[in-house]
Amino acid sequence: MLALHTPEGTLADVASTRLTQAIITGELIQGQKLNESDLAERYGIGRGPLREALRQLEGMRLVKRIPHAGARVVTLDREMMADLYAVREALEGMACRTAATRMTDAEIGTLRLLLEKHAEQIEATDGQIYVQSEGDFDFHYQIALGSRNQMLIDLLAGELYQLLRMCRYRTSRLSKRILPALQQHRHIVDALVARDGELAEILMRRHISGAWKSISEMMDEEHDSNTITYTRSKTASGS
Amino acid sequence: MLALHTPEGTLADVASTRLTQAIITGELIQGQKLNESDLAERYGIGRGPLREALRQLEGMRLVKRIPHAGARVVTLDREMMADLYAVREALEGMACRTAATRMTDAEIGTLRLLLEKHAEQIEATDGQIYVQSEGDFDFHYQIALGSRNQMLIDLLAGELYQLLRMCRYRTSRLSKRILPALQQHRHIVDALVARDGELAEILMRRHISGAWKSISEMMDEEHDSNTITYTRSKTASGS
DNA sequence: TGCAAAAGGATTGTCAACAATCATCGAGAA
DNA sequence: TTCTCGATGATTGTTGACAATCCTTTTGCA
Repeated sequence: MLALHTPEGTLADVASTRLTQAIITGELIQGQKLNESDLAERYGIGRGPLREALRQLEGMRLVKRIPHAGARVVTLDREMMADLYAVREALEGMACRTAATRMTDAEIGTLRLLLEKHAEQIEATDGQIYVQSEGDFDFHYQIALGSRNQMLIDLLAGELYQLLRMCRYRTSRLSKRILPALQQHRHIVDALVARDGELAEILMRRHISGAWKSISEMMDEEHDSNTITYTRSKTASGS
Repeated sequence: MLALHTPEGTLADVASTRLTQAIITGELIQGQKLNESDLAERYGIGRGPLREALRQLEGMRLVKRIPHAGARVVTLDREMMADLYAVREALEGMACRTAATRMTDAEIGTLRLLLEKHAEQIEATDGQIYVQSEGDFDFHYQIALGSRNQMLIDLLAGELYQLLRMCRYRTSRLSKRILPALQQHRHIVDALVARDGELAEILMRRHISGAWKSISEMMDEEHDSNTITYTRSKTASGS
């Protein structure tokens, strides 16, 4: 679900969703300058609604606007991703602890069914993380909803999740992580069933910090290989 | 400090700061409809910049905008304040734990000096919480900065603190809470000096949850007395 | 040849008018 | 009397043009 159902609304809203998708998928690359006139013409709208859309994107931290200097797509460097996962660990941990005491039995049951559906999809597609990725957001989103804390829900769903999707789109090959993640999700649901908020928070924090550790290590390898190829090509080309 | 120094910038920015102040001080009351044309004329600007200002205020959760229905000042009901303090406890607790390992000795020293200055002001004015209130924000703001987590800093300083100021402006008579709060601040600094992140987080969380408990009890009394006067007037007026 | 300053172009900020949508009020019929 | 439907007014969404600001390039001077 994740609030992508009806792009019908004001022109600014539809432009906002289109821009969001373009940034997450990499169609608009990091650090790229966003020209208002060009984008407005491209989407067939005036500059007014487009500026409103850019403001919304700024709220989601997908673009950074500087007065008189325009808007640029955010650059997801390692430091920012580390900050993001640290904040996410704190917020989702809290959401999980609160949800353990506030979710209804029916909601927890639905959550378990969701996991079983994920398991089926994983077994069927055998590695097609793509559907699973969105499903993972569904899982975390449902828990956020279960906290019954509207401010927390807004922060997670409205501001952080888009950035997370952007992170994942880049680091999309961590299929090794899928099955352990599913198992961790199951344990979290178990803790929710037991109404053990403390345990649920600990498991969620471990789940998220583990995900970050995995991504971080992958970025290390990525960076190393890049450095190697760089030095090699530099040595090879000579100049 | 708290970034209120130079309202000079784009027209939208100055309108944003003026509107923020007007909402926090209660000049614009809760739930009030914000007419774009009226406000624009009142501030001597066009509707474009004013809409931008409203969008910024929406980001700070000071107003709620609904498409085709306009913007209204947020209504700080008890549930929302509870949500706010719960999120704040998680975020500032995390900030405190991280700051314990990342702040420099000089920064922690400055923090201690800040507390001594607060103590002097409290003793001098003897209950003038007003300057102390901003000083309190300075304390928490400095710790947020000490976390070196830009996303966390943005969330706390840019989005939550204005709402907190709004809360305080309403519940401005809790002078009994000042001295204990100062003492708690001192203990937090002690934990920072000892580089004990876990203890620092626990102390900060206790500090915040205590503040919420105090406000909550005060609202209970407030509500009770309101209910009494309401029933009494209802009974008296007869009708 | 290198640097600095000014002119030019491009981009953003701002404004006023137009169109679309929603809320309110009143009239008419059951 | 009450409910529904329609018209009117007000408010928001949108557009295009104008003004202010910044970046780039070019020209002049050391």
